Parts: sequence; structure tokens; C-alpha cells
Amino acid sequence: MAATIKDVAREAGVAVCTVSFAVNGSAHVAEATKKRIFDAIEKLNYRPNQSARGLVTKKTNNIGLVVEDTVDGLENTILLDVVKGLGEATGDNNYDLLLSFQKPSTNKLADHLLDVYRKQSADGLILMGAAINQPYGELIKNRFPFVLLGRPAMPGVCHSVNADNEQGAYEAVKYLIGKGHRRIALITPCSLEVDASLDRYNGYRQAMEELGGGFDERLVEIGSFEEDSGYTETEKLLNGVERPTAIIAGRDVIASRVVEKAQELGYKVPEDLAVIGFDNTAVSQLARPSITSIELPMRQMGLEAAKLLMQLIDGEIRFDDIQTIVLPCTVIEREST
Amino acid sequence: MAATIKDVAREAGVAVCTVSFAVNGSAHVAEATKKRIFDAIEKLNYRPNQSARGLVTKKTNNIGLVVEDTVDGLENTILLDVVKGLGEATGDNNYDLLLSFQKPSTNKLADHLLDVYRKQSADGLILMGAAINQPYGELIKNRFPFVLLGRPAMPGVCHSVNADNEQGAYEAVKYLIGKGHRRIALITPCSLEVDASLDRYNGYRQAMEELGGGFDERLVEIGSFEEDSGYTETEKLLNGVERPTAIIAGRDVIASRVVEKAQELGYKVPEDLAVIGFDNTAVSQLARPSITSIELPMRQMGLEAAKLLMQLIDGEIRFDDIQTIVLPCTVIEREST
DNA sequence: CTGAAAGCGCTTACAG
DNA sequence: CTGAAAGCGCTTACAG
Repeated sequence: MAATIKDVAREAGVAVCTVSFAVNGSAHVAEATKKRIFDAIEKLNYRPNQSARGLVTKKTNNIGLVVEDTVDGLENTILLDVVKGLGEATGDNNYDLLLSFQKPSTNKLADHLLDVYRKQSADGLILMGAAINQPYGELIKNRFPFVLLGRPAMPGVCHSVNADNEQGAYEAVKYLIGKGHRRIALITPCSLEVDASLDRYNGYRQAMEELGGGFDERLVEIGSFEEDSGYTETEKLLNGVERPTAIIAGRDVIASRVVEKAQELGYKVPEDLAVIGFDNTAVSQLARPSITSIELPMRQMGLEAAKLLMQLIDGEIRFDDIQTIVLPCTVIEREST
Repeated sequence: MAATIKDVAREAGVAVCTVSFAVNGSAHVAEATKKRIFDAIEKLNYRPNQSARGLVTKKTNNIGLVVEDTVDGLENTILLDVVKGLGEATGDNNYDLLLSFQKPSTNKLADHLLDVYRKQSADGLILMGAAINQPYGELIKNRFPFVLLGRPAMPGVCHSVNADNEQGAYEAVKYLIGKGHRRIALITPCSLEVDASLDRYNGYRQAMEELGGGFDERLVEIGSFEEDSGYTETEKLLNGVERPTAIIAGRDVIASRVVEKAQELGYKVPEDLAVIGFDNTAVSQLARPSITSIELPMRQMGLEAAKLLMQLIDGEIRFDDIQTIVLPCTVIEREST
């Protein structure tokens, strides 16, 4: 039904390969001939069949995006920004996005990931989420281009793009110190993606040592992924000997609970207690007072990941020349500080 | 580099077509032979090359998902639920999702949409968003399977899956009446997707007439997509002659502004004023008090859309046998009512 | 600058 | 139940 290259060639009165040359710019074609060809293409609404083209060029022009469906729906909002960034980068380069969004429980994720590679339905892969660990081996062995996105770098092993969580936490402390705070506490979520939490903890600690006159472990509470994580930690901190004037929470949700509990205990935010969250999700915008938060540049991360992957695919960057891109976080100021 | 069907045939000591038959179950193969073949496949990590297969079968096993990037980031959360639903339906059927997420401004969307069809990179299309109108013609003329998702049905023209916004609004009124309310107001957002707002308005009106003892237009305010839409409308309603005891807002964001303004004016929620939002987004969960909201079954909509599309692709449903699937909304009860 | 031909990796009648 | 062969729609050396 759909027009083929043969139809175009017949319509334009040229050989099939001439059409191919004109379409791909892979050889010079006389202007007059070109015009006839493009007129025919226009008339027939011809587009090269992707399967046929892919079969001979060994390229699909697809980028596979494999995402682990996290338990926490809220964090998924972030995914959309990433997808936008990816879209920006790929759209201009005629790449399409092959999306796989699976629960981490089954090993469907790993299976699918490998399938994309084995079936050759994409030219490269972008991997998001925490627990996809096993299948890298086959990809690496066969030098199949892939980029880890939003995960701590595995130095020397995989290409990766991530936010600088350490710097983000550092900035948070710096910002609070600029506001005159000295006793700054941290509630870190005992996250599954332990690494991001660790980076944030390290950034906090370093900033406290360098700028805050020393690190005091009594100002650190370990939260959890529990529904109401944040309440008890806040109470503990506010009733402690070293009552903090500011609390940095490892996640926006926790930050909103800090605010609630503080108000409940009679403290005013931000007057008596400043609060900063992490990730700049909807929570921080919608809370009353709205909550200052550390924004991760998800969109730019998506953009950079796609760019990197395309360079890997095109051979502009060698597979073994492992790239580790780390992008800075920003303090988004709101009412809570 | 990757193993081909020839390699498998050689390894198993059979003809190429026998491998194909075994893999696809398209002809009977002796058990012993099968075993040798699958052993070889396992050993070589063989998967049929999608391009080659697609070229001959005229099937890509891809479903194209074309989404218009709305201005309102919040509403995009909904998209993820849809994607999950799609994933559920397609994952089990060996379909992949080809995602295109573009701004509505350019006509990139329409171009991309047609490209997917013309390049034959997907077997069918799911379309989300408001303003994609032009390109349906070519798809329909060529009987290319596609489903409109979350958009008002175009009866007799396109297959579609949508939420029953009318019923949702009706339920909201019914629920409030059950709580003893009589003067129930509506603030409708003057949305671009005018149709959903209209449906909600109609549902509200019908319910008021049937259950609420009559429709009173003084209880209806037309909001807007402005940043702070909701404040003035609330003030107007609460200061009016027919002061309502409950307000239904056409969007959760507006509902949250209704709550704020009401509290500011000294009314207690829900004691003095009950508030219901629409869409059950993060806003309604995070507001204090949390806001009762009408949930659209986005995940199920995605599921149904994918199922429908696959049936269309497989020819189980004829292209001309236009399907219009409408799924009911649910009241999610929270603190505001 | 353009044409005839081979081949990419599959599937599918067609024989046997 | 299995094999040899044609063909899907492209691209790409190879001639001319």
C-alpha cells in the first residue's frame, strides 16, 4: 500500500539507487534530477521503510530508555523532565525513543534491557533506576553503547550522567549559613538509592566542616522510606540539646513533614526554623509555606545523556573512553527559609 | 557480531526455516529437533533481528505513543499512569512503546505522527493531547490503526478511550448531597480542552437538576488557566446571595485556591465549606486539609487504549467498527468534605 | 553522474 | 516433518 523506493524511481524516471542517493545525500545527484525525485516523493508521500533501511545499515535510529518504576509515584515526575530533555536532543537528530517502564520486582527489566540489545531494536540504551545491575556484562562485552542516568557513577565501567548531590547539599548548607544559621541539621532518608543519600550526607558534612565551624553528628538523623518519616526525627532534633535553627531534609516529602511537626510544636517556619528539601518536586511548591528545595537539573541530564549516547553510537566517542558527566544542583528559594 | 538465524541453524544442524518455524511456532517441529534448536539459541543468545523480521512480516511490534507536552507540568503526572497502563498491556504481548513527547507549538507533533506511520516504524498509534487535529485524514484514508486517548470522542470518526467527565461531576454532586449539602457551586476552568470542562459542567448541571432541587446559574463561576484562578471566584461565591456550602472545582489546583481563600475569609474547611477537586493529582493529597477529588482512571485508560489498539492491529476489530470506550471516575474522599 | 546487482536477516509458500 | 529458494525494501560497492 505505502509507496516504496521503486515507485518513486518509476515516478521520477530514474534508477532506484539514484533515489537513495538523493534522499540520503550519499552521492551527488544533478539538481534537475533531484527536483524530479523530491516531487515524486512529495506526491507519493514516500518515506523510507525503517525496517528495510535498518536491515542494511544496521541502525534503527531508536534509543532505548529503560526505566525502573519506583515505588514512590512522586519521584516519577522527574522522569518527565528527563524525557523532555531526551526528546530535545533526539528529536533534532531523527532518533525515536523506545520506552520501557517496568516494575523492578520481576527481572522483566533486565530481560527487556537485554532484548532491546539482542533484537537490535535500538542503537543504544539509557538506563534509569536503582537496581538494574546484572545485565551490564553482556552489553560491555559487546561494546553496546549505553549510559547510566541519575545513578552514581561506576568509575571506569559505565558512561554516566548524574546530578552532583554532594555539591547540592553543600550549597544548601552554604545558603543557610549565608542567612546566618549555624546549627544546621540533616535528616537523611535511608534510601534504596543509598548512594544519592550518601553523597548528600558527604556534601553536608564537608560544608559544615569547611564553613559551619565543624560537623556535629548529633545534628544528623537517619530517616526512612516509611510513610511518616520525618516527624519523629524532627521532634528529636527540636527537643535535643543542640536545637537546630535550620533543617535540611533529604527529600521534599520529609521536608514537608518537618514543617508540619515544627508548627505543631509551636515553632514558626521560617522564623524559628528554616527548612530545605531536596529534588524540587511538586511537594515543595505546594506546601504552605512553600519549601526551599535543591533542584536537580533533570531536563539537562536527559539532554546530556542523549547527546552522549548519540556520540557513542556515531563513534565520536570511543566506548572505552568512559565519560562521567556530573551536573550541578541549584537552590530554589521559597518561603521556608 | 550478533548471532543470526543461520548461525543457529548451523549450530543445531537444521535448515534455516526449521529454526524459524520453531521460534515462531508457525509449523510443527519434532520435539528432539526443537530441543537442539533452543539449546543453540540459548548458547548463542540469539534473538530474531527486528528489522529483518519487520521487513517481511510488515510488523514492527511497536506502538507509537504521541503526546502533546502540556503547559501545565502537573497534569503530566497523569501521563505516567497512562504509560504504566500501556506497559501492562503491551509488555505481555511483546509490543514496545515508541514515545514522542513534543510541544504543541510547532507542528513537529503532526509531522512526527505522520512519520511514524509513513516510515512504518510502528503498527499503530495512540494519541494524547488537545490540539492534534489535522493529520487524522491520511491515517483514516489508509486505515492505519490509531486510538485517541483522554480526548472527547469524535463519534463515528476515531476510536477513542476517555474518562467519563460528565459522570464524574455528577458523582461529585451526588456525594455532596449525600453529605447534606444543597447549595453546591461549580468553578469551571476555561480550559483549552474545553470539552472536558464542558462535560463536567453538564454532569454538574444534570445532577443539580435531578438530585439537587434545581440548577442555579448564580452558583457557577468560570475560572481560567491563570496562575491564581480560583481566588476571585471563591470570594465572589462566598460573598454572594446564595452562599454555597460546597464548591466543586474543575481542577485540583483551583480547589486548593478555593480552600486558601475560604480560610482567609474565615470559613473553616470542611465545616463551613466543603471542597472537591478534579483529577486527583498530587495537589489534592498534599494540600492541608487534603482535598477530596474526582479520580480519572488514567492507568486503566492506558490499558484499554493499548488493548483496543492491539485488537485493531490484529484485525480482531475492524477499523470501521468505531469503538468509543468511556470509563467511570471515582470520588476519592479526603479531609475537605 | 547514473544503472544493474548483490545482499542485509528474516519468513513463507512450495516441494519432497 | 524438513529443505531449497524467493522476496520483503532498502543501501552500497562496482561499472560505465
